[in-house]
Amino acid sequence: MDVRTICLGILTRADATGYEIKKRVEEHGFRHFVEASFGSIYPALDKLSRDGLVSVREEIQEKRPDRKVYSITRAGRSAFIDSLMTPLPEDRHRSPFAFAMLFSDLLPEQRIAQMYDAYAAQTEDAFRQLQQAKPQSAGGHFAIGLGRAAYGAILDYLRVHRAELETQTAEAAE
Amino acid sequence: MDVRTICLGILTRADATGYEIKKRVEEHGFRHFVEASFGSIYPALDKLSRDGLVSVREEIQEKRPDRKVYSITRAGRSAFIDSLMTPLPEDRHRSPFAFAMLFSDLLPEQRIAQMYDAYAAQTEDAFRQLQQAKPQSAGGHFAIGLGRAAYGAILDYLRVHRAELETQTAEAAE
DNA sequence: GTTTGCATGTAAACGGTTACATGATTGG
DNA sequence: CCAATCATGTAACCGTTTACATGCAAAC
Repeated sequence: MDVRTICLGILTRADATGYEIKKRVEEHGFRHFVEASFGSIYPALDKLSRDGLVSVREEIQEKRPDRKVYSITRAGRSAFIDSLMTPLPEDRHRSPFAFAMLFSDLLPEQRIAQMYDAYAAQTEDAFRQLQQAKPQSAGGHFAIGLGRAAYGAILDYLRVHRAELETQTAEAAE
Repeated sequence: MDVRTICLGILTRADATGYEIKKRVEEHGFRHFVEASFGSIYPALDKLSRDGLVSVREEIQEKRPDRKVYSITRAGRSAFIDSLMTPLPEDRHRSPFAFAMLFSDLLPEQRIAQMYDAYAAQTEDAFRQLQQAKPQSAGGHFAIGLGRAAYGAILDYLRVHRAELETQTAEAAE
């Protein structure tokens, strides 16, 4: 899912500036599924604008920097829907943690425990965020539930195996 | 996890050609955590070789194309371990499917069902592959279990919600 | 008084994908 | 006969990240 499509999607819900789009992408509902940085959002909006898929209006503010508010056009909306009608790219799960675990025999036990704890903490954070998220639409409800199911299962698995790790580390320390 | 590191990791287990590394990456144990194409593997091996982290020997074959077999050097091994000793990049889950679901209200019910089924099929495939995988090391066992836990939970969630989808579609068809 | 929030943008560098080129052998 | 397997590599392109530049206002 490229940044242009992400921008279009967000703009179907409400007008926004590049800055606001970045914030949305970081919110509960989105951050577990997509990502985008300023360096990709601003050029994306520029391109969309040149292609007539969004329109811009500039708002001059007094105590804040001026802002460019983007709205999706009719053409933009149908381009977005079209992109969801053609086959979606496959989901991707890149896991440096799992990869590293494949080589646990090459690393000190202590380092394994460290990686493990860092990963568990991250996953707990993600899970908690999804627990708190209040979905706006039926689709949002579904997507959040899906994320929750996945993270929850991972957390359960980690808890079970953390006990094993601890035993090993304790034995090694004796 | 960049392709150079992935190559080094695979070479800690056995010598291999670029072609073989590609195959390993696609195997059960790896494919759910990392990815790499020929276009990135060959240049990566070239760089590693120039940096002295791997060595090459060329094997001339008669009925097959000649091959370049790479071995990890002592320097390569320690560079690999070093890279696992420094903080790992965070896991990334990009899900065009979940993103699309956030906009289910904009799409025909039929299309939702289609995306849903395609996603379920993919996930089932992934799950089945992990079920069959025979881990070689303790780390492999752990990583495969982790993947299984996640995919299993997703599948359960999908099954429950597929029923709901069906009801809606049936109602819409009446 | 420092950090955070608001706000936009550019340029260089990076890492990677895709498509292409080549070509023999084996299996269905 | 056609597809897949073995095997290496290049080049163009793409999308993105990172760092930089700028600067005021409010909150802590």
